[in-house]
Amino acid sequence: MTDSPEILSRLARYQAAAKAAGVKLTHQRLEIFREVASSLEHPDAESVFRAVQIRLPTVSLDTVYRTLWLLHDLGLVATLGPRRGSVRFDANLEPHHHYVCTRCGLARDFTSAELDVMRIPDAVQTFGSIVTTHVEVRGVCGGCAAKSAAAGQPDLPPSGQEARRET
Amino acid sequence: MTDSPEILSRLARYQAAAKAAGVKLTHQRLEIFREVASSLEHPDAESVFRAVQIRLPTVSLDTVYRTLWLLHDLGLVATLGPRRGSVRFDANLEPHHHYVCTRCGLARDFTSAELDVMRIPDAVQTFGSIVTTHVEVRGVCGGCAAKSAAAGQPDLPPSGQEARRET
DNA sequence: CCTGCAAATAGGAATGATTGTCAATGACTG
DNA sequence: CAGTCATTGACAATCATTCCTATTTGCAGG
Repeated sequence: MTDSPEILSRLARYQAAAKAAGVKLTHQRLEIFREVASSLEHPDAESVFRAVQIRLPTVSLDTVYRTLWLLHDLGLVATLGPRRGSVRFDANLEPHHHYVCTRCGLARDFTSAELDVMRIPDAVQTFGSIVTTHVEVRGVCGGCAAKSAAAGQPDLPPSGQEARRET
Repeated sequence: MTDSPEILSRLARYQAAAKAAGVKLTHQRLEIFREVASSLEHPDAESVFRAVQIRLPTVSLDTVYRTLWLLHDLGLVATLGPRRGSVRFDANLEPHHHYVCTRCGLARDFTSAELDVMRIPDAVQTFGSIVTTHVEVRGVCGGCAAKSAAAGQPDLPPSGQEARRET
């Protein structure tokens, strides 16, 4: 709520990008933008919904979802963790890291002696105990890239309504 | 399906741990163990279910879930990505990393010049393009640790049925 | 300032993933 | 070999998310 310059800058960027994308700047979108821009904790749709609801009692959760994904598709927010969907299990107990395709969800392990010894800043300890540490690399896997090439568009970062649904 | 020594070793570990934990080694559990132990891709419950169904046409998806979480609670498998639940959005576009509490889902950003320049093994490129790279640190946050201390047990890694449900 | 239309919204139903409930079944102990 | 309790399967329930659709609204022109 204390509008720092960082937050105002984000908000301005959201509005500019929305305008540039030719989408309408509705009251509900502006409120959702404000909420997301000022979030420090990484909120889920429900949280944003509850917060926005205070000022705009009639917003629908659906609109919050659509606006959040709009920001995502415009490249203005990211999602925490790989593609949602279902919980996935990892039988590999050795230290390792993950490559995850943001299109199809393909996940592969890789190892790196260098990364295994990475030093985590002391400040992190103030958040809590550290149990595991690993690197998550995201990208578009070979299979999905081939599919994109076969279709029309080349290898762009996932955006647009259709890019969201896959597992 | 080609039972490598690694896989056989995992399987043996699962059975030993299950026995040690005093849970029964049922036919369905053994099949699910086998399936998980031999998985290279990180499967979700559905995938394991479909695979096990071939040999055991009557298994229920419920049993697969229960067994998967059993393995998880015994510390024999991990989950990919932070605690499931809902998609969470991140308005921070600067390079940064995440600390995530495995109990309550609290997520915090941290930065590290050292980690920002980490080198990803070339082999990863064979999986596909690399769009983002960041470190995910998991642990138990201060708040949850305090709660645990207040209750009975001290600061153990999340295990047991109750440790799963929170957001 | 008024009008029309495509885009956007509210709501509620639908979907997919996951978990809870409970009676029947089966794995081990004595 | 029988009894007991964990385990299972079927199904209902829940949660997050998306779909559908009638209604409303932002905004370009007149």
